[in-house]
Amino acid sequence: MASDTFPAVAGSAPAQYHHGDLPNVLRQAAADLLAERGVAGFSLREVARRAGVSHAAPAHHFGDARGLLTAVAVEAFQYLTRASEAASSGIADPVEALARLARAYVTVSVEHPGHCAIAFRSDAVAVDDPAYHEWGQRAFGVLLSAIERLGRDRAPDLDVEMAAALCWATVQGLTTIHAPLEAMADRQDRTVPPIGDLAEDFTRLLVTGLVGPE
Amino acid sequence: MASDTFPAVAGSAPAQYHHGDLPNVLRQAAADLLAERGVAGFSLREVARRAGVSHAAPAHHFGDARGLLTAVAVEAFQYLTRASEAASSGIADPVEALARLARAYVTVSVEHPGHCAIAFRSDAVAVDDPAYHEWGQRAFGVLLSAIERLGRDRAPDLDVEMAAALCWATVQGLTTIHAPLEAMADRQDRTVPPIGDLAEDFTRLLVTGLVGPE
DNA sequence: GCCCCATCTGGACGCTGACAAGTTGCCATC
DNA sequence: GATGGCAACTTGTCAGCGTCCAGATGGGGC
Repeated sequence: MASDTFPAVAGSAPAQYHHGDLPNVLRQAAADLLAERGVAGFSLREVARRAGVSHAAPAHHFGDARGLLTAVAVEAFQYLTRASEAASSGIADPVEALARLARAYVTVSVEHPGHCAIAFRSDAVAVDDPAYHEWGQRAFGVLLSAIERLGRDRAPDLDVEMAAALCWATVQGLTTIHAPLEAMADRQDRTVPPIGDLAEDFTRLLVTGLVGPE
Repeated sequence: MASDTFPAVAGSAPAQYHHGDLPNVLRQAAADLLAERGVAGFSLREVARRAGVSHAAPAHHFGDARGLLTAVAVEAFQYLTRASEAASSGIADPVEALARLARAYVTVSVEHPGHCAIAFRSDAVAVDDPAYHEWGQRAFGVLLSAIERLGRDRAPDLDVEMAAALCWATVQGLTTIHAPLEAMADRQDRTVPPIGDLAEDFTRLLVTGLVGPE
């Protein structure tokens, strides 16, 4: 079976084994399946089927279902880190940087629904996995440094850790309740603003609460 | 099999069928199991085993696994509604009322971890279930009326719906990320404040952002 | 006293994740 | 250039799962 039957996904390791680039293919298939059917509809065997390999192949690379899901969660944090860094780099105003960070966060959750569906499911993911921890912290770090800049500029005694937790919680909570909120609004012929706009608005409000107006 | 073998849980319907009060017993067993093993470790047959009935009994009352999980989610919103009403009733100051609401929310999520683990899992719950919708709105309504009072007192042009969504998102997000946050802090010998304190602090900050200081 | 029907049981089916044993094919070594 | 080792993958097996179905059970209305 030639390696070009399963072309490596962008940026992945070279295809050098029997199958090609199976770990990446499996991760992608898992993310697709999660996006389609949610965590409840996830199945290792369906992932294997979509990757065109036997049902036991994933175990060889990821140990078990939890291992594969953890790998997807790590990738979620990688996407998040990359998007956050791109969104906030070069933005001088810390408030503007935070607003863009919030928009980037929900954008990732919209563009990678499978990844983000699993990222915080501590019952299905090995939260003590070193890579999970490392990339979670790295994503958090981007937010943290933006808050630090805000503190330096506007409120030297700001509790940076707590403020960052507040921002993360708000935006994460928004991704959780936005769909139910829309469903409720639909029943009453109301509409809910786009999630990206809400994320920015929420963040500007939070900043006002944290360091005062102006 | 005498009905007193399975005493009815507090406030439930009288035991009048073969088994007694099976729907309530099953709901409670499901919530316990969810609290112990999370959504990923949930199993209809284990619930039936704990209730002392055959593996097919739950289907008769709840249709399928989704039906039982939906019933638990509805109960989560009922707890939430009751706790919210108790926490905010009789509190004149709307800011204080909101702070107590936030604390009540996370308290429910701590005291009923099984229920709250499933409440927003739209992949595992029938989110278009009428009861789910009704009780979700009812819980949201308590928050909404507290925000309305805040707007009347302090900011007549406040967007009440959006402000309520912001508060809910923040507190819900807090319940999602508090455990991971604690795990991260542990690795660095830091500590995270109790979730109830954070919920109150966050809410007071949000209020400042929404309607200004004072 | 009888029947009806909601309630619950036990068995069957296809699917699942995990494990064990065997097969394939690359690569280094002799 | 044959050989041995080893990672990658397959095949087979197992218990457990959710759901469907036919049948047993027992309380309430007639």
